[in-house]
Amino acid sequence: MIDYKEKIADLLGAHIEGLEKKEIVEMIEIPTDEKMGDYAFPCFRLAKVLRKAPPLIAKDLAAKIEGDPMFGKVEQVNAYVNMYISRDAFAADLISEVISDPDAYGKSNVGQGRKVIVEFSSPNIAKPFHIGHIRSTVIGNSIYKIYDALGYDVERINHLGDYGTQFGKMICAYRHWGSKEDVVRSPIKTLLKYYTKFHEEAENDPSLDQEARDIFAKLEKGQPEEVELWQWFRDESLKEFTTVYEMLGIEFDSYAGESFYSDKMPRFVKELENKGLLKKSEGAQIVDLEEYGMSPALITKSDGSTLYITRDIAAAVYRKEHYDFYKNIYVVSSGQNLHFQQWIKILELMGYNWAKDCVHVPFGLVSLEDGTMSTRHGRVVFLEDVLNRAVEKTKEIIEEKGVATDNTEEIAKQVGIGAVMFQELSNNRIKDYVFSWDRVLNFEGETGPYVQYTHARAASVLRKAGDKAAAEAAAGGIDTSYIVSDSAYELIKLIYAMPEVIRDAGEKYEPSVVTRHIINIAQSFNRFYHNEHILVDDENEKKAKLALVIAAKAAIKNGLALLGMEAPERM
RNA sequence: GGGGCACUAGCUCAACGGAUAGAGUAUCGGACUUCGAAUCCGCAGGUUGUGGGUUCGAAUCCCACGUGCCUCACCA
Repeated sequence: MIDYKEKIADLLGAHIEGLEKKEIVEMIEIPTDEKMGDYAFPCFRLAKVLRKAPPLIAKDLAAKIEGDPMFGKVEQVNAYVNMYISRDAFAADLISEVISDPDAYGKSNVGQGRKVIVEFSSPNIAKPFHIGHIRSTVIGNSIYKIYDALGYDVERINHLGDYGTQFGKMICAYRHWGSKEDVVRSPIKTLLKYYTKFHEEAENDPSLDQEARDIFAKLEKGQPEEVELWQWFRDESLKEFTTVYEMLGIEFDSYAGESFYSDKMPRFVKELENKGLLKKSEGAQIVDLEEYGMSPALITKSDGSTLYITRDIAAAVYRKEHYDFYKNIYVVSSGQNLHFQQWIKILELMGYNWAKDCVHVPFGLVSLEDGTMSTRHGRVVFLEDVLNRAVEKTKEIIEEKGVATDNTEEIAKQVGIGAVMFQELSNNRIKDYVFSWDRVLNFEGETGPYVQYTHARAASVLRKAGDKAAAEAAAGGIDTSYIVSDSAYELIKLIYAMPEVIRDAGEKYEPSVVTRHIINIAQSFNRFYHNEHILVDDENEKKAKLALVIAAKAAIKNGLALLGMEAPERM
């Protein structure tokens, strides 16, 4: 496909002294108001060098590039050179590109041969999967899809919270008050009850805390009784998580959680010591980070057992040695910013020059209307309940509209669960938000169902057109003069922008960039659909318009896929 | 108290340092005998938390302040 920014930069570059082509490309903008053209070049910055007023420079440049066949029109407005691409050629280029392989549109191979690790979801074993966990899970999955589409070789790691003193507490509670049958019947609920009970009891009996720490120390030393119980808790919990992952359509390549690194840590404690980074303090071992403006990082506790950050150091080195990653991405709540800053600084101090390739991708907090989520206090919304209610609501709507088919159940899942995921991916990930049933169950306006509906509508047009007409349109060779109206052209431009949008989303680790763009495409398609009749009598006109429908449908479908969503043909 | 993040229309949110700050939603008013109304069109809605600064130009960068959230030693 033609890269217009590149071409324009070449043209302008021939008349501008002292600016690299790259700089020119960066200066080229897409005007906010489309009446100002398809591309614009602001000339303010040239004024100093050329010692001329910006509007005069713009006028000069406009005159010089005006004749190029790429443009339908070039004009100077104040300090800007506004360029209008020749619509015919633009449309022909875009349509033929998409139609040649619709499923591949938006994909690239820039990442070929490079390994990227995305660590995401990472729930704590024996705690329920609540609405707060959806963020890491869905954002991480989308980042995986985006990097995959960019051609990277991506490894998805679920760094399960399956280790630590909490398991000492759980085993302790199980031994005091537990029952095997309860755990088997409802693992997570039961284990959570133990955990809660433990905290209640420990208020009055502090010796329990010590007991729990001792149990964890045994677990870490590999005492068979403790290991067996722990393994059992882990297996049962994972079964429950799997049902949620299946609903979301999310898979992992590895479930190597914290426990996986339990035997790999002595090496790093020693390494830290050898490199003179370790300090004793109050019986514990720390890395002092004061000169970097951070509080000290605790490496081992006074009883010798390890902490979160120690395991993360071990995990990072293991991954570098095992995968030789190009990038190592952690999709973890912004509440852990300090932890990741300390961790990256320690890797740097240890002399690992790949520390810069480790990226913490933080996201904001989810709270409820009555405060922060707290499983212990019963302030919690379970993800499974949210997904189920969204599916139920979708079914109601489908029945109401009378478009039910034999696979209504399947479609309701795709739309209902997709609605929840889409909602999650529509805002900048750093924003905090308050969970609201009204919002998550709203299917109108800028929502997942809206985009899916638009896709289904495009599919419907193609069905109505008939196989023969659709196949002819898909074969190309269309007369693009039929799709250069304002609404058709706007749609074409948005579809054209898709690959760049995906790259941008990848660079920023920000799926919402894709979400917003496919909303724009859907809005633009609906406008086109309302403004113009597609299935007209004129065969050439119909063919051209159907080709645009095929392209728009592909862009939406591929975009939804990057969010981890399905694109049903009817709904 | 130290550090970090956020603050934009009634509400939820957009906006590579660029032109008149845009969407959705809510309210109000329109469009289904038509290719799908989970749609589309229109009206209205703003001192971008406050005050300074940087510059041709600031919601965006810098400083101070305000409000809210996160975080700061044996949880993760």
